[in-house]
Formats: sequence, structure tokens, C-alpha cells
Amino acid sequence: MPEVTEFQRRVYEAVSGIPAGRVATYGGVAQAVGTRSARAVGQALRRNPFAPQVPCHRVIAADLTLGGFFGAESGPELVQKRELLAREGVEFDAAGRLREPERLLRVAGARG
DNA sequence: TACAAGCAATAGT
DNA sequence: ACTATTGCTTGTA
Repeated sequence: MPEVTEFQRRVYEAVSGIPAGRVATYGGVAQAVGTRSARAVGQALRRNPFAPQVPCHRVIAADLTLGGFFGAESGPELVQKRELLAREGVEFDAAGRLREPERLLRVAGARG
């Protein structure tokens, strides 16, 4: 059991709440955990000691791009992220953009 | 404790 | 493309 901060714990809980076939944005997760810094979410996910328990691959950028994966902004890690999402029904365009933006999971409080 | 540097982002121009 | 903002984590003294 690794040691994590309250913030990290909240992030992992939030992203763990993302159902399969859905994705959330860094900003959305950030807001869900009570912060306004999407970067902080990335930091927590990057250091996620609960992988792969934590579906960090279901977290993408607000631009509907993949963003990063395990510290990599591009390369084989990103390909893996795309494949992982594809397995859950979330497909991305050749430009690395979400083909179905409605797959985005909205944050509690936001209306949909 | 105090200071500096880094980060898987986002919004505005 | 570039700049400004944000806030949490890490490393060093």
C-alpha cells in the first residue's frame, strides 16, 4: 500500500469512477476532486501507484486529444492508450482526437 | 520549514 | 504559436 496524499487519493477515486466506454478530461477530474489545476491531476496520475487499478487511460485532454500516458506525451505509450480505449469502445481519429465527443463524462454538478 | 523547479492542462490573444 | 494562470509534487538545504 503506497502512501498517497489526500489529493492523489481523490484523483484516483474520481478516475476510478469513470465507467468503461467513457472518458473524462483532466479539467473535469480536477474539478471533481476539488481543484482547478488539471496539471495537478496529471501529476497524480503520472505517479499513480494504483495502476492499472486506476483507469488513467480514460482521462484525456479538454481538446479531446489523448494527452499523455505514464509520463509519455507520444510514442508507444500513447498507442497503448488508444488501444486500451478502443477496447472499451472509445475510438480516436487519425489526428488522435475523440471520434465521439459525447463519450465525455461530465462532472457532477455540470448539466448534460 | 523555506525555497526553487517541474508537470499527462486550460483559456485567452 | 505564444503567454498567462493554476496548484499539487518533488528535491535540496
